[in-house]
Amino acid sequence: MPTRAPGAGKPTISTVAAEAGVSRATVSRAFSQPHRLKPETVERVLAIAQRLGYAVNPMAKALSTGRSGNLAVVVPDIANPFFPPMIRAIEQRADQAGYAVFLAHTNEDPAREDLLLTRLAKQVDGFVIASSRMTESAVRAHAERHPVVLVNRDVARIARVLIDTTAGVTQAVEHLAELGHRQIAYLGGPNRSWSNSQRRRTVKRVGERRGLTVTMLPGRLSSYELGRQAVPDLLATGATAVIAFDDLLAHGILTGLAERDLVVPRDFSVIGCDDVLGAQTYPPLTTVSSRSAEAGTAAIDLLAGRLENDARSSDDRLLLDTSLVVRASTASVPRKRR
Amino acid sequence: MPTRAPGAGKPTISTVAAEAGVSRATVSRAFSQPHRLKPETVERVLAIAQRLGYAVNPMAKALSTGRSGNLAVVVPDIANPFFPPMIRAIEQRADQAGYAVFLAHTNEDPAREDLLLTRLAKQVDGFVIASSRMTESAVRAHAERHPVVLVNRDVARIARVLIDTTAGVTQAVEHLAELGHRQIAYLGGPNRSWSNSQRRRTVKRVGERRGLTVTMLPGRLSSYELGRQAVPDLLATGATAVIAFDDLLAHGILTGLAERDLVVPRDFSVIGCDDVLGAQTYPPLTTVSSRSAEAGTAAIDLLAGRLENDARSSDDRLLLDTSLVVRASTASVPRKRR
DNA sequence: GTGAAAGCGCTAACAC
DNA sequence: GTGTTAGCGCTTTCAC
Repeated sequence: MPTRAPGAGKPTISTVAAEAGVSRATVSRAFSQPHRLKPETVERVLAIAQRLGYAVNPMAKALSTGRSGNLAVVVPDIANPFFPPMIRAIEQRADQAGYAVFLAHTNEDPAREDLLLTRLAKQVDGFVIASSRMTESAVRAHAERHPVVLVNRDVARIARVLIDTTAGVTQAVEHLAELGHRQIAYLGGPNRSWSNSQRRRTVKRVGERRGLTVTMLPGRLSSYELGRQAVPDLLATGATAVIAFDDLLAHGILTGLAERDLVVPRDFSVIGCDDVLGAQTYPPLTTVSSRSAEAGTAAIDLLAGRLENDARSSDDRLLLDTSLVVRASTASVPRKRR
Repeated sequence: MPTRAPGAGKPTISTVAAEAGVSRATVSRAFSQPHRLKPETVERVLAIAQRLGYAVNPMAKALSTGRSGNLAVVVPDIANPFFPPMIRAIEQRADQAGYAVFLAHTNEDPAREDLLLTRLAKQVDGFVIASSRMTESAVRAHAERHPVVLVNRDVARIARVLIDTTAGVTQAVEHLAELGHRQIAYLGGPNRSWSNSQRRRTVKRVGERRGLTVTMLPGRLSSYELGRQAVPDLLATGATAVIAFDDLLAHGILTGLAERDLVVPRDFSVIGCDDVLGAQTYPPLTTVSSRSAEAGTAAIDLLAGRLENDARSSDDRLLLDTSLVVRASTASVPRKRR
């Protein structure tokens, strides 16, 4: 693409330089290192640039500096209500820090996640990977090549922010125990989910400590429909209460129960997780608080800090605490079990 | 940044060229126009590139061609359940067409929308702007400078895909009329929303045609909480049924009504819009179907087509039809009005 | 404090 | 078919 009409395209650094009677280097400096220039020069150049409608071309700048000013967020499912608040927070914080953000949606597919990561790598300065479904070694491989901050995935020696539901889930189990439930169930979430492992483990541990019988129900994913469909299995366990991986699943359970004319919480107690539905279910769901927006903000802070210090790799591990939010979907164990 | 350690960084086109004993142009062609090369050359170059772990640098390519291979989606509020399915569809379709996507969240703020648009402009080949809150002239200004496809915003001479709720809302009003309601209300949505104007207009027109008394309630935004808070005003109108701008608002109304011991649909009928909640409310909401995912896909098709044909501006105007989905939140008018 | 010049990695006339 | 060459728009030594 040699030669181009002179007065044609957008103004470039050269246009401004010519107009201001200075060199292109000076114009460049006026924008990137004003302090190395005489104040009046800066002022004049900037004024002219303004008048000409000039703006730095981020691509050219990126090619030259090796830094794009872009970040990427990777999520398994943007339609899951857990993520939007986090994405929003990430967008906002990244914006404040001067970054634009790419959104990558993996559709819960590890292979796709891997692909998107490598495809985007050349265009961004760093990644926030939320609830990664990749294997630990795949995560490691990417983190070695590019700055990465994980959310809700605990891989040693990679920066991560974890919403720690241990406390909240512990309270949930104890809440149930105190209400007199002796037999409870846990309905699981996505297979490769770190959060799911953590929650399942906690329910098991605390349940045993309190002498409860706890049944683990597998649950490949998180969705309202899956929760609804799990009800027969749930009832078959003989449990009088359930803790679900998240609110979506819990909500589905609420519906499944209602369809069988079981009244919550009179006949059955259900607890969700993440508090994404607020009091919008019927009855309002007892759940474990989450802090997804905070997690997003923290992730960007970690990432941005790391990019500025040009740090190789950080081993930050930020834990965000949770607690039980009691609403109206839990009550004492029914007199006669169903 | 003159000079750099030779064996240092990632392999570039030159590395491959040297290794293959061809010119850089040939390597470039092997990737972008293989048909202009001898098949065996292509094969050899690609093999070597593969072995060296070479991949085209999108930034460099973009700077040279003037096309980034990136698109941007702009939405007012990613946390509104209407958008995620659309964003997901956009991401997916864009990916198929070879584009990566930036996500911009304007937080319902026209000024921010404008800012993000200009900021991203240099990095993307085109925009999908969903439910723009900017003034028509501002929208025009951007559309003149860059390829833009609008979703749910009807500006002449700018490509747009519109989810046309006229049919659905008409059916909603008639449904209510047939159930015997004589006095209804419409709870509005975001001020600058085209969808809101369209729905309000339709309710008014059809209501009058059927001889109903219809009261228009303003509603600055869309949110569960706002719907809940609107209930007192709603009841004060004397209406026996309401059509809300969207499901979120309708859901809030359901709750507000329940809090006043009014049973839906026995004491009051409510209809939502967009069908984003499925049957997840209590009682399941009668609503107007939406087609946000389809809209997203269509928007990308329009945009991609336009970018390929290098068309200046297209005046495509794609309408997506809707219809009423009757569930359980509507019934005959109560005997004695409250 | 400012300019000259080389170069980031790639593409696209234009020649041969 | 393939190489040569001149950029895309910006940053950054190195001089002056």
